[in-house]
Amino acid sequence: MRYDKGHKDETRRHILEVASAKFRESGIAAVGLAGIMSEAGLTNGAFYTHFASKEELVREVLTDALTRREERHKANLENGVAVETVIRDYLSTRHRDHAGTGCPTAALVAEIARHPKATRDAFTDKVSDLVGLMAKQIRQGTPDERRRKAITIYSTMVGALQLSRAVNDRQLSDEILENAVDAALTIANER
Amino acid sequence: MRYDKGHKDETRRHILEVASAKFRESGIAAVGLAGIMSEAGLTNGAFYTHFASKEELVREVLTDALTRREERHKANLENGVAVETVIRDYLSTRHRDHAGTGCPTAALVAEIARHPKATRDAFTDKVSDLVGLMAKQIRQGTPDERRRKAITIYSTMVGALQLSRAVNDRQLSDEILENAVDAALTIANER
DNA sequence: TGTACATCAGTGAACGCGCGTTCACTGATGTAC
DNA sequence: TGTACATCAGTGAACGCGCGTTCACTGATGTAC
Repeated sequence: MRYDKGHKDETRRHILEVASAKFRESGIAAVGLAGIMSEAGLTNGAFYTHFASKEELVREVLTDALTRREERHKANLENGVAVETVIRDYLSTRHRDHAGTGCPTAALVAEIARHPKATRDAFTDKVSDLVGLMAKQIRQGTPDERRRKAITIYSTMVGALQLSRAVNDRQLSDEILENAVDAALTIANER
Repeated sequence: MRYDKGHKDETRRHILEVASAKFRESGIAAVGLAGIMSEAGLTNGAFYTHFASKEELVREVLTDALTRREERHKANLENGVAVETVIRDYLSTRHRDHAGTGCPTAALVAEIARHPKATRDAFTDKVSDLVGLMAKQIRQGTPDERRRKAITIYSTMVGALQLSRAVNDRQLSDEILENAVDAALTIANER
């Protein structure tokens, strides 16, 4: 068969989305290409029509997933959504319990640290952008102080979400999230 | 040959230490048993004289590495080492650049979240203990407030260390660590 | 004292399996003449 | 209008490789008689 114009782009996007969810759920190393392709409704070999290697897929997934989060932050900024809302969403039990649709940083940051330069470059760029956007959302302080606050809040959120996911005790897990919310809100609002 | 009394325990301990460093450096999934055993100066098959499975090794490594950090915290407490020192050590460039000898939580927390219950149980116990010890080290606040501070500081440190490792820009990496130090010290000392 | 057997940490080859990657092929459609 | 060929997303079997795990075996020493 011949395919519609744009069909290949759609397929590529579909593979990207399947891979993105699987990586965030199970980690990059634990997810195989065969599993991604069969979940995308394709066979093994078609993968290389779209990507040069697994590492390229990883890089594209990271860029894509973080760009989407960036766009959400931009929309939040334009719609006047408060940083408090972002913090509460990030540190929600919902986010904790749905890693596959959640923040790629929280799911993959340790693994990214061990990936090649090109992958870490892509990640670094996006994290810088995200921090910049969060800084703009913060109402208190000089631009420099806002940036510092954004970095700290991001670190706290990423660490707390991961700990809350790893810990096998519901009460402690909730406690971690709640304390991180309080701390992040305090940092955001202090003068 | 026959071996000295205690020889087997020593070998086991040696395998544990080699595995512990390799896991923290490269992640659990990326490290193979053959690599661990050859680095320990043994052959493949001897592994199962000491451990029932890779998963059991993971659990023992985690328990062991976190117990050692716990003991260091206890010694700190007895010797009156301030929580400020612990924070500065944790968020140092030295710790960032030597994951193999560093905190197992920062290196492995996301992977642990995807491991079986027994492994997460072992991790949860040790994190609870660590948080309890950190709380005792904090000078300001009621016992309950100290616990809340300890949890938040731990989350911030774990997140910041991981971000500083993943980011491919020395300046941003240092900035992440420095801001986290400031935030953690503020939390520790506020009334 | 000497011989036969038990013990057991470690050896090293082999198991089946899933990994990332390659490649000859398919088949529906578009293009050239 | 009809025929020959080009295009190209996707197929599916195969590649070599390293994984976790198994197992028959080794060989130095301890124990029994």
